[in-house]
Amino acid sequence: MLQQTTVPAVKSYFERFTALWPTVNDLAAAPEDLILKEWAGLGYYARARNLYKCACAVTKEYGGIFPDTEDELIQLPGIGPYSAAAITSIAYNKQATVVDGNVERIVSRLAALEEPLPQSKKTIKELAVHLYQDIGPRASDMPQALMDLGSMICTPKSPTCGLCPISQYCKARKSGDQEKYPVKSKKAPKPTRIGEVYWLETSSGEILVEKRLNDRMLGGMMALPGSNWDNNASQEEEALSSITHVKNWEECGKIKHVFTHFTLILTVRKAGISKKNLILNKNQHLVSIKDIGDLGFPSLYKKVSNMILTFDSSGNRNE
DNA sequence: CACCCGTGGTC
DNA sequence: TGACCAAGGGT
Repeated sequence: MLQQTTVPAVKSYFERFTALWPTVNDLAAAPEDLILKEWAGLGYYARARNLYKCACAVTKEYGGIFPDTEDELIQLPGIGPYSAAAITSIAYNKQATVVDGNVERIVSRLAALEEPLPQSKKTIKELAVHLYQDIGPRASDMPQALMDLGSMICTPKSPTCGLCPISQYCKARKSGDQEKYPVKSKKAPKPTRIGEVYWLETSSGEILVEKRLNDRMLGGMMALPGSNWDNNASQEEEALSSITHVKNWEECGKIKHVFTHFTLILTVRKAGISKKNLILNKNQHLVSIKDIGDLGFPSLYKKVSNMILTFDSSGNRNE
């Protein structure tokens, strides 16, 4: 959960997950859809699918006990170089070179690396090896000490070098230009994509929702139907090919949502539909409007439903 | 290796 | 408001 996500954001999710599924075996026995629902709002949804795959693998191949070597750990779904090293060190108290974003920043500053991230990752790892050598019987303390140093003292902005226990070894500190590091490559400008999203409501107050395909954005998550997001043309016809005779669209406004590598602007439209003429594909179903909050919408679709519900209750409808 | 993948907080 | 950032991993 903590991969690219802050402790405050994770905390309540972690508590709920470990209460629902106290052991790896429990998680492996859970329905994947329920895991995704519980993950809703945390982002990077492939992590949830990988977590489930990982629990299944650990249950089947290791009897529910995580292996204790980096070589075995890194083969598990969702476990990469950082997590494999972190588990080896923190869970098993064995020597491992744990490099997260904090350690990257610390090493970049210690060595005053001019090579930018992410190209410098290899160099950083080679240098970090020395930080983790000959650290005695408490191997698990070093990665946590370094990560805490990075998050509290050697911070991205305004690091408090006066409190840093290793400032005497820091080349960036010596140069007085510590905020310059780590140097980062320029990132590509973030494009804007547009699309449409539909709120389709039956006369008995049910909404058409669908589960998104696994290999797309928000894969596996519940969603509202809509157009594709990847071009400027309205794909209304294609998006609604399974729905006959939708008329009397009401435009409700636009939703802006910023993803990691693009900004999305969705036009929100609503319409009444007749249950009779409805042909649902296998990923779609109707859900009562009062249950819409329990679906496990990712934030994008929460924004949309909040807009619609606010719109309705404020009496601003103009039909 | 470059790109893809969410979200909420901060300055 | 926008850019940056967070206990990265998969393809």
